[in-house]
Amino acid sequence: MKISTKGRYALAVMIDLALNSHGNFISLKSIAARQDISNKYLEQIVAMLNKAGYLETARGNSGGYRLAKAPEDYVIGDILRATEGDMAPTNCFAGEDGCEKKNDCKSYALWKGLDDVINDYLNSKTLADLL
Amino acid sequence: MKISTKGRYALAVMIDLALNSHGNFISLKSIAARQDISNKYLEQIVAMLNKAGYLETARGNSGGYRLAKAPEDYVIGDILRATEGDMAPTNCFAGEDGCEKKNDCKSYALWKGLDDVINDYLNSKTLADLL
DNA sequence: GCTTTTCCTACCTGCGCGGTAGTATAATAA
DNA sequence: TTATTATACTACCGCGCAGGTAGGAAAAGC
Repeated sequence: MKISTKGRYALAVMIDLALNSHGNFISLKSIAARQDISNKYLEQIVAMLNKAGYLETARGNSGGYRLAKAPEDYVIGDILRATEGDMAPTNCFAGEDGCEKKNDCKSYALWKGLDDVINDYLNSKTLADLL
Repeated sequence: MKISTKGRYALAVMIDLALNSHGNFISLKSIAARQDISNKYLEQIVAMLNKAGYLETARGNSGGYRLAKAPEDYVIGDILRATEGDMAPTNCFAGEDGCEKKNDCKSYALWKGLDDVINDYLNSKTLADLL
């Protein structure tokens, strides 16, 4: 039941930007150095955050990334879902109406409750709460 | 952030025993058939539950497994930890005193909070709650 | 046109999940 | 005492995916 490096690194990038950007574009290179993460690997992760519309980018010399919104407007759950995919602890809820056996499955309510508890927590925090 | 089949199958076995055993020994074969899980794979999972002291076993003809305690005495978190290992969402808390950088890590409190929320939930439920 | 950056795609590698297989050991029934 | 039915134990295996590496194209500033 581990969160992968994608989610953790994504959060680290967002925190780094929130603390160091001040409205300016910050190069991935400098973030990678500060966070001690491979530059090239971070490229993939930032690409996901970018596709989700969470960042503004500038190419070329003195380009980089900055936050598209204020830190308090980023829900932690959203950041993690953008990079980790689904946060659900099982696949019981995937698909159209979820698992077809959910009505006679004795475990379903447990997993649903766990899913709720996790999502409620992650949706209750914003990036600003971490600074 | 998925729970593996080990944890899910372990819970299925415990539920199956609680519902079908009534103090008698139940063969893995019949559990595997009811739950539609590979007999051989279940052997490995049940071995973990057995080592944890959660089951009583009888070998040979008409042998099998049964619960060692009443359903309300099994905490769900314990069952999952016995098979999944650690339920923590990150490795921040592993080792002697946890991550050495936890004091200046901006994410630490978030992961700790998530870990607490997950464990509080799983420790608040017993096997009896699922029946 | 040179440098610095993002952007995009392809590739690699180890490991753990999710099993399968075979056999030894124990208990019961005939 | 032998056949049958079960657990117990150990070894093995495929393959998907996490966690990267690598190479270059396009954009922007100097």
